[in-house]
Amino acid sequence: MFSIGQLSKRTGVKIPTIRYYEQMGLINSPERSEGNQRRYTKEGLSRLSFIRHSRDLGFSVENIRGLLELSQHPDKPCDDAHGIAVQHLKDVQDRIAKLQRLERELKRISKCDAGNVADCAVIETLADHGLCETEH
Amino acid sequence: MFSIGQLSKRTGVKIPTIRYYEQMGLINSPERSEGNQRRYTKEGLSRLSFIRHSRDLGFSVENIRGLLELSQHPDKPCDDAHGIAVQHLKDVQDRIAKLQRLERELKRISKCDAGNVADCAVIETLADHGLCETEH
DNA sequence: TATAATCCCTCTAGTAGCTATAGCTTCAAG
DNA sequence: CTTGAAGCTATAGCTACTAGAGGGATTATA
Repeated sequence: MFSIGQLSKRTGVKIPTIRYYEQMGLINSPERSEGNQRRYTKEGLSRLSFIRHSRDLGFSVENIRGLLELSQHPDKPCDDAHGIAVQHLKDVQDRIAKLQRLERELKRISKCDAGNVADCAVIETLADHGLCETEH
Repeated sequence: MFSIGQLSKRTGVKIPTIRYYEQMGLINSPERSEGNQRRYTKEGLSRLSFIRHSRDLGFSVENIRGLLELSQHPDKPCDDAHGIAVQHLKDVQDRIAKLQRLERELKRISKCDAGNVADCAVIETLADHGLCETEH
């Protein structure tokens, strides 16, 4: 049996976040001590680790809900899990592409050696979209 | 003079967002018509374009506040503007690096051809951090 | 056993950057 | 003069937490 603090240390999930996950229904309400404090089992620990790990990989809470549900049914086909993972991979790739366009633009406008704001490439570019080289 | 709807169409910023920016103090409260509707000048238009463009480049509202303030003082040195842009560039590069690590991991776990959840790489990896190949 | 230090409880509100809704008023075209 | 689109304010909701107030529980030490 772990207290919420022990669970937090073992999983790296902060205490208020654990309570938040409980409220959101991602983890079950654990048993309580006589003094009304949460007491977790190993089940709870591994479920929270699953959530933590999924969040690290950037899955949304809603997706994690689906993945957790699936993980409870080992005999089901796993197409859904793939669908979620593949879609998420696409999202990540889109975000990378978008950020790389930003990076190019920011690199360009950061290379300004004017002394004052009147001639500054940063300010000038922000004021006039036409000065941009790429789409974003 | 533009109505809020015309301003919205010209800048691509949605109407509630324009009112939100006003509330946040990013744009000045414009004059009103006799019937209390907002009426914008070309000043307002270009200020909002500046904001829109900065948001497109991913600057935070707080940073935009600083950049706008600077842009009002063309004779000031522009080191601050650079500082903001360079810092933002760094943030973007960090985010790209992080997302690329995720991408690698997601690609790996998406390549699962098991038929059911019990043997599925997606679920298995999420349940056990030890199976990951890279840090994230 | 007493007490202090640490931990935990609930509840509420705040974060960023919007977006949506309800219920009303104003404007512009025919 | 009427009708439909557009605008108004105020409030609440979104994601995924995080922080704080004001208390109770547990544990380690004296």
